[in-house]
Amino acid sequence: MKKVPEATIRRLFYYYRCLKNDDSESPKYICSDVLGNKTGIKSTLLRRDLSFFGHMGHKGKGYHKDELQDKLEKILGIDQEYEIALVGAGNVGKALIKYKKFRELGLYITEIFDNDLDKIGRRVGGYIVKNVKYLKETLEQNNIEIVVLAIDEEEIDEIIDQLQETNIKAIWNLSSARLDFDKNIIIIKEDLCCSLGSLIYNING
Amino acid sequence: MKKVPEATIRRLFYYYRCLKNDDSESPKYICSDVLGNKTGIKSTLLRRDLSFFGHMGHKGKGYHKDELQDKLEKILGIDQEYEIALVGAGNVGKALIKYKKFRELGLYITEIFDNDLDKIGRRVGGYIVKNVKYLKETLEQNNIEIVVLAIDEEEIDEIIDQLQETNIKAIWNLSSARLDFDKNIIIIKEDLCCSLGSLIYNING
DNA sequence: TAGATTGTTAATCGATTAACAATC
DNA sequence: TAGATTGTTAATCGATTAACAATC
Repeated sequence: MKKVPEATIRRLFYYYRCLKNDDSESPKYICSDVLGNKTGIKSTLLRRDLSFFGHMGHKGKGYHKDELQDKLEKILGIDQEYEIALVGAGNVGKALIKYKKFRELGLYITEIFDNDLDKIGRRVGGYIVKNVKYLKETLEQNNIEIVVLAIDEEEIDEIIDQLQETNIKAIWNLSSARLDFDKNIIIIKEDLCCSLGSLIYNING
Repeated sequence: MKKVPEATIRRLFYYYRCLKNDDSESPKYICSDVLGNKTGIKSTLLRRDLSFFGHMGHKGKGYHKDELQDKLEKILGIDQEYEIALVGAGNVGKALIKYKKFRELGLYITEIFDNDLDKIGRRVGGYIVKNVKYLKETLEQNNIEIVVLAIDEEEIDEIIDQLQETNIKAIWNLSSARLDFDKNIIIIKEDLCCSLGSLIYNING
């Protein structure tokens, strides 16, 4: 299959979310024009996005809403549940733990780590914060393959060292640290400073 | 000037941050190869990024570190200070208020709004949470031009109505709501669900 | 059949990479 | 001058848009 752009995947989430929030029974079908308008995406781009995954619609009719929602759920992988470990129980970390929308996607943060002795042992969102020195051990014991990093840059080295030796598949990096692994780990970086920062640039431009 | 890609702006932040964190006095110059390696960006792309803004370097020598840092600061607009209003004092909102790195960029959240009576009147990060119904009024009185949205989708309509009538320039949208203004407002959306979600897709791919 | 709408192919647009002339 | 390195131009790659044939 042809490589699917990252941007397409993000838009699939929009389509999915739009269908999920729309609980009207009829009509059963929605056409690319309507779904495009609702999500703010051109209908032609929407059709192209969907066509990466085969014939999703019905010519002359549109897309069967329930069917499309189901298919998107499978494509995106959110028909399953995932256990996630969070490293960093600071302000951002705490917000993520309590973020309900992740759970709607089947994503559960079930382990929390920090290096701050004041935080270790405390309960955050129902889970006890563990000492980060047990990170590798815990990930292995519980077969956790997804890690979220919400730490300060300075702490990154110890964490990279530990993660190198695990079988994790993916890291969602909310820290400003740059990650560089030998192994093939999927990394998505979300840099809040650059994001808000680029807004500032655009204001002055 | 030719339009500068959004991706370039984000990379400028990486260069800037890298220079700022490097407090070694000598050498005074850094070449695109070295700075590229440190930030994980190809030197040729780095040079192209910088060349959007004129001649930033010195042939045969590289880029003068202090000079480049200063120039980037000005280009990015972070040599000034900005007051920002936050709408939504939930978990994400609270994390943003306490996020120190924004302040390093000269970005200060000085007004906080919510519609939850339990939150209104309480103090978060030194500021008292105001009733969202005073949003428009407060923005105008204080000449605030940047708004951060960290709210639930359902609350979006009232907020859009109020913001329509203000002179704000930019919105950083951390909610999953879609914004659609008549006026020309710079909007940057940061969708945490799509971001973590796309990681899930990539795991299964 | 006529109308609606998909899905595909080709054209366009935009961003990155490669090559290299300019020059310190 | 020789070596290093920038900044620009052309080539490539990738994503979006437009056009339209296929078909329900």
